[in-house]
Amino acid sequence: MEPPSDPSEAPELSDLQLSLLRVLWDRGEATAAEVHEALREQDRALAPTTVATLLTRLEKRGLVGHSVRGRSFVYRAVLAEHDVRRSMLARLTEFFFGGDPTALVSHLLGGRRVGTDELASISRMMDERRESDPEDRS
Amino acid sequence: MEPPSDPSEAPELSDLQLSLLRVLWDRGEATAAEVHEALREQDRALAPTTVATLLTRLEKRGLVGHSVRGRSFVYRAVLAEHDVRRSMLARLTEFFFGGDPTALVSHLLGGRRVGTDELASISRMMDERRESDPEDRS
DNA sequence: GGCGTAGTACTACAGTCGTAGTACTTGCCA
DNA sequence: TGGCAAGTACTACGACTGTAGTACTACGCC
Repeated sequence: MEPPSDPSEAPELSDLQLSLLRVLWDRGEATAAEVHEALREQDRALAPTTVATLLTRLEKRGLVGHSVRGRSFVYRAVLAEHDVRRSMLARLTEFFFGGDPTALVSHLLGGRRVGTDELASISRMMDERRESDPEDRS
Repeated sequence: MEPPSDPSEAPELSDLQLSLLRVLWDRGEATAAEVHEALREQDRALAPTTVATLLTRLEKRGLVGHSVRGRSFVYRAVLAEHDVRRSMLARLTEFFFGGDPTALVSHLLGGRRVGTDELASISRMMDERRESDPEDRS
């Protein structure tokens, strides 16, 4: 009986591993050849066998699974992008902002990357949120 | 003449490496023994020599530097927390939110982790920001 | 039915990581 | 002044990563 292996606790993933997962998330599923091609399009040119190796390793780690279609393996991510995103963001928030998402937002606002329209759009989102569950106490 | 080595482009750092940097950032500088002690306090118990090894490696990678005080090396981080934070957040934003920080905020708001007071506090921050530079077009 | 070809499996190899022991150095105390 | 204690340097080692070549397999065409 293994522990439930909390899906919110994603493992450490390298940039390269993440970009493989990215392809699988975007397309739902893909063969090694398709992943290879997708990476090539993103200027991440690797030998086809390299991609195959990486997928095999990810599978060994339980991060992707595959089924067989014709002679090919069709891979899919085991974890939803959703969960990995949430977990990585939580880690980052924890590490850099003492776990306070508000501080993260503040940091974002302090950067040069949020213009006035963005601010407006955020306000709008917050208004909606306030309406949708006015008594949320988390 | 090497390229300016953009400080906004922080390298990939493992959780453990980050936690060493965390100590240096928090204290400004620290000896290997102090880092070791700090990690021990955070339940990251490692042999003292392990910590020394890790610091040496980080130094080899140019991520920390040291000066000598008595018989000890006093380490400091080369990159400011500030810059690493910004760069990691940018990467994450790029990867998960197509580079749109607004989408990140939206994600944060969608999670169960921002209560009404937080919303209020964010509103306040945004108001301040609007006042402080009313014509920002970034 | 033999062979090319697409595709997976196996092997390889240098580099880094996590982890830590052993060896070497030197300042200081008795 | 000799040895301990603190501290760094060197070595080790298994696991994983990035990278890819070679070997094996089998489907489908000629």
